[in-house]
Order: sequence, then structure tokens, then C-alpha cells
Amino acid sequence: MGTDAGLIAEVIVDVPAKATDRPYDYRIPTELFTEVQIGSRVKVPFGPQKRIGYVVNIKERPAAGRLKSIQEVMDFAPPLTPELVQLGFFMANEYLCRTITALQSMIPAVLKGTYQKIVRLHPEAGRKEETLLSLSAKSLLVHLREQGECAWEDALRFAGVDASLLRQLSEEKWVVLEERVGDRVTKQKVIFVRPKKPEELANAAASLSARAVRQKEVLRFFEKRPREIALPDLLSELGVARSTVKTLVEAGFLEWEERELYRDPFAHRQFERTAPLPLTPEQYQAFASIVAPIRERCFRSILLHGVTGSGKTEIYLQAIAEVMQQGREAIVLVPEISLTPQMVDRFKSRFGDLVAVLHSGLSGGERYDEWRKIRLGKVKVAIGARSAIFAPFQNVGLIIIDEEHESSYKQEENPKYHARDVALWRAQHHGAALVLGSATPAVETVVSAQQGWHEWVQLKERVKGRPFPQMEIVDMREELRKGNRTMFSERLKEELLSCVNRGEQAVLFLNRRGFSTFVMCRECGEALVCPHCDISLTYHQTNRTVRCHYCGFAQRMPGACPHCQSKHIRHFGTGTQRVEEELARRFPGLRVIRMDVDTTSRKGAHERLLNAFGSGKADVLLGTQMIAKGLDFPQVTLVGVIAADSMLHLPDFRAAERTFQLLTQVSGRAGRHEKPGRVIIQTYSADHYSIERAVEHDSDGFYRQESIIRKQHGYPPFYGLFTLLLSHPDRVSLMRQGQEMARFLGKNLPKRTRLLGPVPAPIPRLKDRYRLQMLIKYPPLDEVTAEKCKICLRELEMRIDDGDLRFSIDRDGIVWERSFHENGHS
DNA sequence: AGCACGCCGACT
DNA sequence: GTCGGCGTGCTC
Repeated sequence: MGTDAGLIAEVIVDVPAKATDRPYDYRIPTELFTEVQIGSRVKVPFGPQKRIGYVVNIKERPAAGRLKSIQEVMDFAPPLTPELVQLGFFMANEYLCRTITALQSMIPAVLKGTYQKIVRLHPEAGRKEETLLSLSAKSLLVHLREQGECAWEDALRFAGVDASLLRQLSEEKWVVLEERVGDRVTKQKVIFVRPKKPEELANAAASLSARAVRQKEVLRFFEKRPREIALPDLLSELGVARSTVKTLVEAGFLEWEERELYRDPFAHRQFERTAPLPLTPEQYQAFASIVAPIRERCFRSILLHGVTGSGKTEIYLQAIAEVMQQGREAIVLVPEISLTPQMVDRFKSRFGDLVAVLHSGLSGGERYDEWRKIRLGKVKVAIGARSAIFAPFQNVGLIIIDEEHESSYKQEENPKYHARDVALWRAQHHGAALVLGSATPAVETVVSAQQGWHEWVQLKERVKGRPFPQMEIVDMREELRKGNRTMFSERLKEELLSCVNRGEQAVLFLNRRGFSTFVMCRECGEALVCPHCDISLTYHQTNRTVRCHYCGFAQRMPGACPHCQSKHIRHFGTGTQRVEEELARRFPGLRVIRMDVDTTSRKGAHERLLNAFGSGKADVLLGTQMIAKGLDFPQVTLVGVIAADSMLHLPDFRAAERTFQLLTQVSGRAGRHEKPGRVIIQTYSADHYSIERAVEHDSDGFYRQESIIRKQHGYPPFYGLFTLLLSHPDRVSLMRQGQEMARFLGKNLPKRTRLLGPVPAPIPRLKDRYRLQMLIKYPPLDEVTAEKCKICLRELEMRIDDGDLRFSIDRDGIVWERSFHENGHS
């Protein structure tokens, strides 16, 4: 400790509290001079404790008098680059979150959770006299004898156990306090399977009993492809059980071997190298617009507005090749849901092992490995979901956001960033090209393109001149009048039948899972509501339960109304399970695959179901949201949307936009290959513009109309929006504090703003917490006012003294044209 | 967020 | 008298 000369590091400490959200100065010991860099993760003494922090600046003179020293540098290479540190400050300001929270969101989880603190029984503890210990200490020891060990946090849950007691017990050798590091082992054991005698596979198959269907399937697979394959891949590819393979190994037809290898999710897969495909004139023009800023090495953003099937991916691939030729790197963001093996394969096939893939299916350690390849410059392309925008490259030339309108680019937890905003910041920082690709861009993106902030490139043709599917609206009010009270219109039934009779496939889309949407008593009119959330419960037929889709609450379907004991309690509305049942009744023999959260929650189920459908094992694919995008099956010639208005009436200013996007995206699933496609849209709101414009393939018309409405109602992108959400376990306290906060805001918000609320949030109670919402609107393009709002909101947050009150702020309609670099961080 | 310090009630 | 409850305030 001392004040003498030397280098000083500014450190953001790993304490996500408002009081500690600022850099602290530490002396850098001479022996660490070369190791400590901006972005380094370090251990520092902080008050009476030792904590982790990130170096955000290095300077010569300290701000405070007495300085402590950095104790340790934790990694070989700093996990953050100076650019990402700067970005952290930007995000903290922009999204009103703690700097440490922003920085932590940029690195893989294994680096932040760093270690779990564990309390273990000391080996000597068994032989010691316990009588002198306090009651709480004894009860903890009893627990440890049973469990062996427990997490530090759990130990503290014992009455009377606190940190000082634990430390004392550790000094007296009753327990061991241990810091356990996360799984950062880079080796993995994988079993490989191969045929023993490839030439005898046919004979082997013949020798099996007729009942060994699965075994024969495996042998036939190897006949076609007599190479070795990793066991997990074999299982997921064929959907067979491990035991099936084991039987074949024991019978001597196959052999397997366990090998230790460096974890690489794709190492054992073979990729056919692909060459660039020739581009159509339209595609070439788009390619040229992207490549121009890359060659000039200056920032530019491009909205690539291309109809479904217009070949955007090939353009991305060729633009990336250009970037790599310059020795720069590319980041590709795709929505998690479309980060399918097919998608990844396309990139891997073109660029081989120069690609790192970051998706949620990876284990913590695998993710860390991929991330490290980026950090160490071993790869040139990073492809992944939202958080891949933080890929620690140093020389980015191109950032691509595919399906840029997707709501999954917005993070729902703190920091509540939008990957699009972060991408813009990084692209500006690097002088890179930013490509926003979509068939149905977000309204704000279209508007800012119209205002000239993005180059707007349209792709209006599908590759190989395939026609757009014919789209048809069926007005369900009309059906009702004709006496058809089922969920299928006559048109849909007709088309479904003829589609299946031609031997082709259909996709049916319904945005609600479960069997019915709500359960109501016909006697008293009360609906069943989740006891924790104030949301109607959904009936699930398979196990006769009612479930809350928000918190997971489930109970048996009651036999009588809990309010009036009447037996006349019934479910209403339509979910995927009910459609499935109805299909089975009306079309006996029809083979249906249902895909929703309930059928795809098991690992690999998603892929297996899609593979089954793709290989013709079903006539109909019935599903929710998750089947809307990215699917490409040549045999699909009919798409049916069972209730197009299911999301139209939600209390969300983006409801119309979402409906238009959804209809356009699902319609893109039909007739992508040689056979022409047809789309049937059932709705009770047949004349709504979002549905009409989608059916007419008139996106310009939709954006025009939607812009007018957004402007009229004062919504983004024509107004800026802060959405405040307050939640509290007690309704009365919440109401009172909501009123107080509104009064404070009313007094302190800058001029030119409007405060709306507080009103109950769209979900008024969630997981036993009541919720209130407030909106602050401010004029467009007015970043001065936005900045003043942020100051006011920070002050508001400082005034909260109720530990039970949770307060979160969402931002919308951030203005695009302002140069982020002139703002915020120092 | 932790953790120490400090100030009041109920126990040997 | 002291053990232990949790309010208050600080962390380079």
C-alpha cells in the first residue's frame, strides 16, 4: 500500500450495486506491469473482501490518496479488448445498467461465475469435541455430514450461520472453504462407431430378425456411408437409441472406440467444401453495395430487404470472403431458433475451421472454447445468436444481422440491450459494413432507411424465378355464419385433402400451444387463473392438467368450479394439441408431427422431428412460432394459418407488425422448390391491413400504413419510449410507490416528454409479484431530452429504499443517426 | 452486494 | 454485564 509513483489501474469491481458502479484506483505492482492491460480480469482487495474486477484504464496519477494493489491477473490474455471496455461504458449509459453488468454480458459464463464457493467438512472434524459449538454450527455440520458439501450461499441459509461464523469454523478446522473453478477443461471423451466389415453390411442386415427394424436402419446407414461417425451424431441423425447401437456392437457388426479429443462440436463432422454460387444480377448488386464500404474501410449500414427465398445467405457468404481477403473479421448474427445445423453447415462448408459457432446448445466449456478461438484470432468468422455481437475480434470488417426484425435480438434481462444498437456501435468503431437482412424488416429500420440512414437494397425476385405462393384469406366469421363451428374452414379442409392426396406435405401454423386457451365455468362465468400470475390457465389434454405458460404452474384439471362447485366447467379456445386431435378425427390415417414447446423440450427433439418430417414420415407439420422460419422442405406445397389474428389483439404497439411479419414468413415456407405453393389464412379480422398487405405481398404498402398509425399514436420510431416496469410482492405497497414515482417523474422529467401511467402491466401479476407499468414518451430525434430522461431515471432509482421493489427500464426507438461516438463514456 | 460497525432488547 | 438482532455506511 502506498502513494508513490508507478502505474495505476482503474478497476470496475464485480459488485452490481449502484453505490459501487464506478472505477476504483489500484496500484499495479511492478512485477505485474506487463501483465495488467486494459480489459484484464484481476483480483483486488475491496473493503474487507477479495473480489474480481476488470481493468478499464491505466494511468499515472491516482485520484485517491491511499491505494491498495492489484493482487493477481487472472487470465493469460485479457478477456476484454479496449474496444469492448468502451462499449461497456456506452451500454451502461444507454441501457441504464451497471457497468459491471454490461462488461459481464460480453464474456462467456465460465469466466464470470469463475468460482463457486463451497463449504466442505474438514477431514479432522469427525474426531473433535463438538459440545462447545453453537447450535447453528452444529446443525450445519449435521447437514454437511449428510451432503458432504454445500454451496456457500446455502450454508448461509441456516439460521444463525453467517460469514464470520463460517470463517471461524474454518480456522478451527471444522470446515473447509473452497473456491471451485468452473469447467474449463478442454478435452472431451467421444465414442466413435464404425462398421467392422463394411462389405458385409448387407449380409449382416439380412441375418437379423425381421423385428429388428431399428438395427437394420443403422446398418443401412453405414452401407451408404461406411465412414466412422461420433455416437451422439449417429443417434441424433437416425433417432435410434444408444442400446440399439450397443446390440450391434455386441453382435460384432459394428465396433466402437472412445477417444479423448479437444472439444470441438464440429470436429468429427465432415463438410463438403462449397464454392461460391453464381449471383443473379439483383444479388450481385446487393453484393456490390456491401462490398463497397468494406473496400473503402469506412462505416456504412445497409438494409438488405429481400423477399423470402431471394438468396440472402449466398450474398453474406461472398461478402464475408471479401472481408477475409482483407485480413479482417466478420460477425454474423442469426436468431437462436434459426441457428440450425443446416445454417451452420453452410458457413462451415464455405469457410471450414475459420468459423466459430456460438449457440445455446453448447455446454459452458464448449462455448468458452469457441470464444477463445475468436479471442486468440484462430477464426475469422463468428456466427451466433444475440450475444455473439460481443465476439472479441480486433479488426471487424463486416457485421451481418440476419432476420434483423427478430425480437430475440433484444435481451430481456439486464443489460437490456438490442444487438442491432450494439452492432451499429461496433461497426462505427471499426469502420465496418453493417448489413441488416430481412424479408420483413422492423418498422424502425425501414423508416430510418427511408430517412437515408441506411442504404436500402431490395431483392424482389426469388432465385430461379420461383413464383410466390398464392395466398388466400378465409374469413372465419363467414364460416361461422355458414354453420361451420370447427377450427377448419371448408377451403382449408379441401386443400389439405388434395395436398395429401397428391403425396405432398402441408405445414399448419397455430400460435398457441396446449389444448385449449382457457378454462371457464359455464355456471358462474369464472375462468381458471394461475394462483401466481393472474393469467388464464391452459388445458393440456395429454395428462389432463391445467398449466400456466408463464411460470410453469400445473395442477390436475379440477372436476368442479372452484368458485361455485358447479360441474359445468369446460375448456374453450384452440391450441396445438386440440388441432392435432381434431386432425386425427377428421382425417383418419393422416400422419401429423406436432412441434411446440411441449414436444421439443427434450434435447435434440427439435432436430429429430424436423428430420422425420423432411424425410416424408408425416404429411402434416403442425406447430407454433418455432416452425415459422427457416424451414425449407421441397415437398411442402400448402401452408395453413389456423388463427392469423391470435397475436393481433395483444396490447403491444408492435402487434400489427408482428402479424404481418409472421404471415409473410410462414408463407415463405410453401413452394420453395419446383412445385408451386398455396397459403390459406384463417382469420376473424379478414380486413385488417396487416393481413391484407401480407396476402398481397405488398410490404411497401404495409410499412406506409403502419408508419401512419405509429406516428398518430406516438410510438417508435416516431417517438422515443422508455418503458418502466415496477414489481412488488405486495399490491398495496406497489400502488403507493408507483404513485410516488409518478409524482416524482411528473415534477422532474424534462419538458417535451409525456408520462403515461402507472397502469397495471399487460401481465398484472407474474410469479407472485404484482406489476405496474409507466411509459415515458419523448419527441423523435431529440437525444438531449433522452439524456435528461436518463439522468432523471437514475435519480429516481437512487431514491428507491424498498428492497422488495424491483424496477426495470426498457428503451425503444433509440435514434439511429446520431453518432454514438460523440456520446456517453469518457 | 458483502461486511463491519454500532446501538438497543433479553439472557446467563 | 454480554450475546445477538438488523439499521447505516463504506468499499481505491
